[in-house]
Amino acid sequence: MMFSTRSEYGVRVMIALGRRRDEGPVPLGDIADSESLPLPYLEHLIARLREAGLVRSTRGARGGYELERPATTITMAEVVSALEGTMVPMQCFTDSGEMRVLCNHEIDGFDHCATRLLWTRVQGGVTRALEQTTLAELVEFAEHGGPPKRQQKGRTKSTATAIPGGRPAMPAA
Amino acid sequence: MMFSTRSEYGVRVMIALGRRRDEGPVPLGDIADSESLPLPYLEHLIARLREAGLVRSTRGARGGYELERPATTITMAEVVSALEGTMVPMQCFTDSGEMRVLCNHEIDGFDHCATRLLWTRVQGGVTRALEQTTLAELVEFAEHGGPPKRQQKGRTKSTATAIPGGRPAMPAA
DNA sequence: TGATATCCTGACCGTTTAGGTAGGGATTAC
DNA sequence: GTAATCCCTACCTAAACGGTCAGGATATCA
Repeated sequence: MMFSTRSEYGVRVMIALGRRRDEGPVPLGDIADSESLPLPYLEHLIARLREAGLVRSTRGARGGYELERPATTITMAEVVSALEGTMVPMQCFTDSGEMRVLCNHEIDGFDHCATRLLWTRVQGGVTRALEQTTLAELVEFAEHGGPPKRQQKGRTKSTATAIPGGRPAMPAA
Repeated sequence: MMFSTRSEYGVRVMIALGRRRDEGPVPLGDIADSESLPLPYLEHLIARLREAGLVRSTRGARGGYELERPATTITMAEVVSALEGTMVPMQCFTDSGEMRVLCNHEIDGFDHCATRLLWTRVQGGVTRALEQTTLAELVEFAEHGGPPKRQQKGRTKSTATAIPGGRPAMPAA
């Protein structure tokens, strides 16, 4: 089970734009450079973000991209969903919340679809985590190493970036 | 973001075995028939379940598979993990809890890895859902349409499985 | 003993997707 | 007009997924 790096790259682009708010349009080439990601590929990804209404583009020289809305109002659910397309854990799920085919149990009418119970729970866990994480929070974390509007400042070294050995205690969703 | 149907199939096999506990070894062909899944493919999947110590096999005529442990002690985290291999949402995560490379931010030493904060939360959501769902629960749900050991028999509204145009429950043959 | 049922394993294969590249067109600032 | 930038279409390669096939190993039973 994995997200593709599309999401990783796309989220990084969003964070980069969030860090450079108030600068006007930021050329995508700048972000590609600073993040060491291939520009042509980022162009594809940011197209999805633009179509989803998350970023605004300005064409021509001195053009670039900016966040369409304040970072506090952008959730990772929107971002990842724009990048990955459908966000369901199993094919027999549909976006509408209704189910279609492919759940053999229910098609046959024999059983309750027990696996659907499982995947629904999983999807709930993912969705909750993504919805409760805002872009503003990630931007703040990237800049200062702590969550915004919360008290835990000061221990920037010991949290997520602590690599050796210890499992870093990350605030959960 | 999606799990592969490997997990769907594998979980179904586990549920089928759970429903036929006390029968001795169940031939995989039986399960393939009743679930309408290709036997050769299931053989590959159940090999993973066996290697993970979740099912026990008996070879030869009258052989088959049974659960290695009581269904109450088997979590979906074990099952899905055995089937999917690694259960991390992004490549720069490792199973050990340690991180390796590929988090450019941290490699470069510039920033706190903000995306890691996000993926950790997502992984937490998935893991929690998978760990809190036992095979026994799914077996019970498949058989009677409700959670085990809880009072809400006959009405599963509280779980996310309430399907608008849901089919009437039919007892298994 | 032999036939049969079943598990087990490795190799193969077609399709899809991910990740990335290439080229060129459209738009704007200067 | 030129350079910078967004934008779009097409293409490519490698890997994974879902699945099949062939055959061997092991056990039951007649």
